[in-house]
Amino acid sequence: MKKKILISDIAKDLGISVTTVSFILNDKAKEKRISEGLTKRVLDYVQKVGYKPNELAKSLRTGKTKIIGLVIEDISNPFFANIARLIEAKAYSRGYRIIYCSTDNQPDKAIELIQLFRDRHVDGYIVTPSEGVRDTIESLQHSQLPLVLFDRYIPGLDSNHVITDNVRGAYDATAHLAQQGCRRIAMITLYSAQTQMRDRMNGYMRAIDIYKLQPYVKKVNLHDDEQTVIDDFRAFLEDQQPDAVFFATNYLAIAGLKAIKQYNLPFPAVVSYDDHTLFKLFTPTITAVSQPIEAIASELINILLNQLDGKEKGPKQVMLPSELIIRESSLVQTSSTGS
Amino acid sequence: MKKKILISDIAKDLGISVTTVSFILNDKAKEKRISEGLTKRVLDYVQKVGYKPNELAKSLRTGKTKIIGLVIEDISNPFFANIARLIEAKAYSRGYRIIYCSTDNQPDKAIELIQLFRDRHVDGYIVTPSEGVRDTIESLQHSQLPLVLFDRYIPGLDSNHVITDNVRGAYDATAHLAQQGCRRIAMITLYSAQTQMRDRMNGYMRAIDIYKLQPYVKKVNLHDDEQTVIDDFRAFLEDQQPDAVFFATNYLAIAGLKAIKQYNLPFPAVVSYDDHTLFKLFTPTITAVSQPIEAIASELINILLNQLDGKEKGPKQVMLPSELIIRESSLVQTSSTGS
DNA sequence: CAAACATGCTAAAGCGTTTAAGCATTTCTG
DNA sequence: CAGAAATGCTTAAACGCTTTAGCATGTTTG
Repeated sequence: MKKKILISDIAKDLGISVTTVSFILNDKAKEKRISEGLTKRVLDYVQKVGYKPNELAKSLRTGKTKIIGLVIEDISNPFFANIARLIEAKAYSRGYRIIYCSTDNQPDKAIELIQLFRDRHVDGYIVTPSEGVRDTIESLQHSQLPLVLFDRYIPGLDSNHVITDNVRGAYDATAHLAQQGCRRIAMITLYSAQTQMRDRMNGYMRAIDIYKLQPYVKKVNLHDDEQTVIDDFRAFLEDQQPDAVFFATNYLAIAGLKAIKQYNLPFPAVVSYDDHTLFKLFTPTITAVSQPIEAIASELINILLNQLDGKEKGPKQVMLPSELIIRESSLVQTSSTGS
Repeated sequence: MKKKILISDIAKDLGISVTTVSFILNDKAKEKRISEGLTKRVLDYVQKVGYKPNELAKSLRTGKTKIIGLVIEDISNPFFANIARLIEAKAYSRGYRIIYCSTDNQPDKAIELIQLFRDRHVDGYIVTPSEGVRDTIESLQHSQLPLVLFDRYIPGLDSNHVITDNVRGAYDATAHLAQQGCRRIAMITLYSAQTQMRDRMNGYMRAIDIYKLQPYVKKVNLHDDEQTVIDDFRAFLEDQQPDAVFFATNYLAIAGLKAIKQYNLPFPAVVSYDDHTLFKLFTPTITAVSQPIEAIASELINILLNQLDGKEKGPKQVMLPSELIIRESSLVQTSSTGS
């Protein structure tokens, strides 16, 4: 453990060449016709002295790092945190490591992070693209770098991506509320042109059309501080008096619930897009559109690793279904048991 | 953007040596007496062609990566996630990048991750040590690698670390419950010898002594699945009938609240160690011992960067105070407004 | 006006690997 | 039994940068 041991030390100690050691360590003993005896001798010795190659040198030489860069909107959002953990585990078992960073949905930060990963020569990229990163993503594609987007995609860009059926998810949520007898179903969403937000809006509108209702839409700013959002939302509730609210993300739902709690407002029926561990703990428990986290992570890692192995040809695009998990908050008879 | 441009390309294009370019790019122009004219010419050209040095090659040569490895218990726990984000931001502004991984408190995973970081030659380590990593940590220390532990430390190991006053935090929580008139104050904790858990237990016991109460302690297994924990906890509640419960971590509190909700049990007074964004959303809102996340992150990064700059001599150990945030769940008159 | 120093730059070694090319032997062929 | 082929290994270049040592000039000095 004292001094870092090198491949050349091994070679010297064993009286053979560095090349031979390298071949053996990289499982090329057969291919390069190294005798079994020597192979074993080297392996045993390496084991004994605990030699670990310098990964930096390896990467410099081979151009491969066995690292995947994960660019995520916000690691403190449980939806993303859980996907990150699953991806990490899956990649790990296939010999890859993950490094991840949050963009906070800020284009400049996203661009910088992707550049950072590029500087570090990661082998592949998994990205939740924030608005304004089109050029950066395109440049990755031009450089033929393995890449897969998720949660949303960039319209008009023919990329690999894994998304869920946001139109359907939002439709189901809204239709469910309508079926519960709600007439004034509001949607709370973000000022955002991202595809997943656009699709959720479309799903909501489709249900509104089919049930012949009036839309009530409130948009808020992602980067406003929480209290501002809470106050905005309160004003909206008091003005519009919806009998149901569909929140387009789980943090919007949380802000909304805080508003209701803080100002002691009457409880409308509620559905959140994206589930949250604690939604089943609320009073009332919160109905949510749950995305298939496990499947998303699997697809992502498969698509990326296939690309890395050169198995993949054309862009691969996957859309997975979400599931509406019905809890108390959307059932009209129990929805008024607030506070 | 077509072909990766190298420092040698710059040198050739400008008709000067690679050395000169390197000096200029590393802010050694003055020191190495490169003329201002040439310096500017190089800088402009580099800017124009968008040259970025190969960080791998740089690291291989210099032995520095400008990366800090963050080994964390569980990135999906908001306490850790928030600290991670703060550390990331602070490190970033000082020219360092963070790569992080979760250990799930499993020693073998922790050991492997630290080794992974070592293989990647990170410049420094910030670690929440799980049990069983003493040897690995000691080996880092022996190799003189910059290191700081947090949340807990390893007894008998003279390390840098940043912790909070767990004894005091737990004492305050328990004493508060006692002052509310609770007599049967239970503590729910983990089977764990880690210092933070031990200290929280000590704080609880001290309050129990001072208020002349009986201790009621329930220990659960960290790696049991949640439903098992919930069922165990329910049995404990029904057997012991505590009038107050002090949870030693926020996820224990969440499991406990789920048990209460799921089995519709009467609500005891409740305090959680570690706050959670959603605790103020519950019915009732949940009293918590809140650790100073911002200060912890600051101290960690300062200690580590000082070490990296060689400014630090002896081990630096910091203990920060926590704050009891009193909400409805611990106030006896309102604590029975359950479900 | 030679010695000493300052100025402005460069050649080449080195970081720790991988890998293309090659070189003795030995073993197989016809 | 000579030439071809197989066997088992090695030499040396390369990956893209940093850094030590040093080389021409030009400018002071005593």
